[in-house]
Amino acid sequence: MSLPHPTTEQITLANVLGALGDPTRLAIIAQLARDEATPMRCGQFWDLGSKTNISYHLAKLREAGVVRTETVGTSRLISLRREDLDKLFPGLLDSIIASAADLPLAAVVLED
Amino acid sequence: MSLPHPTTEQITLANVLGALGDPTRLAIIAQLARDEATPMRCGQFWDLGSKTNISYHLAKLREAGVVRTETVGTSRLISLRREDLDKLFPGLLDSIIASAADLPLAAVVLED
DNA sequence: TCAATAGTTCAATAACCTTTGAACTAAGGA
DNA sequence: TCCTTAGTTCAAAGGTTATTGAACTATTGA
Repeated sequence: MSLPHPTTEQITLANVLGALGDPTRLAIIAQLARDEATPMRCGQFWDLGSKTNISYHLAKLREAGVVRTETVGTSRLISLRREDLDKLFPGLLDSIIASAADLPLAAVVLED
Repeated sequence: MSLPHPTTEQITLANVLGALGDPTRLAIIAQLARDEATPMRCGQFWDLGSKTNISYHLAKLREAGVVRTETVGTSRLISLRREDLDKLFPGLLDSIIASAADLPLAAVVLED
């Protein structure tokens, strides 16, 4: 069960922006940004779409270098690649997170 | 010959990021950013692709609200929607432009 | 008026994206 | 060992994107 990640040098601006150009994936990173110190499990995003669908979107984010996915037991722990992104594209992640926090879909995970 | 632009309120983060998630379009905005006070003509981007192709990419940027296109005689004058974008997504455009300036494709227009 | 210039629109094609359910794998607990 | 939990992978369908050349429109200058 391999989870391929791009190296820092393999991350491109076009790929990162392309990956974030989707409401579901913006909602995912908005959630991750709420507490960056604590990685989240896949299951915590199931309000945003089906199990399969979330798996697909998380793979997109991982392949673009936006998130890192670690395997822990039967779970995956997902976190922002904050250091890599800040180094490559200073200020980008912060400005996106600030704007994404207000998005309607970002509220879905918090509801209940 | 209508050139529809979204209003400020119609511009979404996902659409803007999606529009910028492409090397050709990043190169276009990198060029526009080199001298924001001076709008550019379509023809100045023909090094980046065919006439038809550039027309397509410029339409994408316009529809996402990233650029404004004005008709002047038989030309189009294209400029960044700096004020709208800065108001909606503070810091976003600057961080993207700073990173896009170093991109290989951005150099193509300057060559000769 | 006629031709050149600047750019758009159309149709076609190939490639990629999104979404789904069903089948799969791998770890942990009873 | 067997079942449950957590998530991935597969195949299929339908939609969108990117690219091209040919045909088109609109403005300008001769």
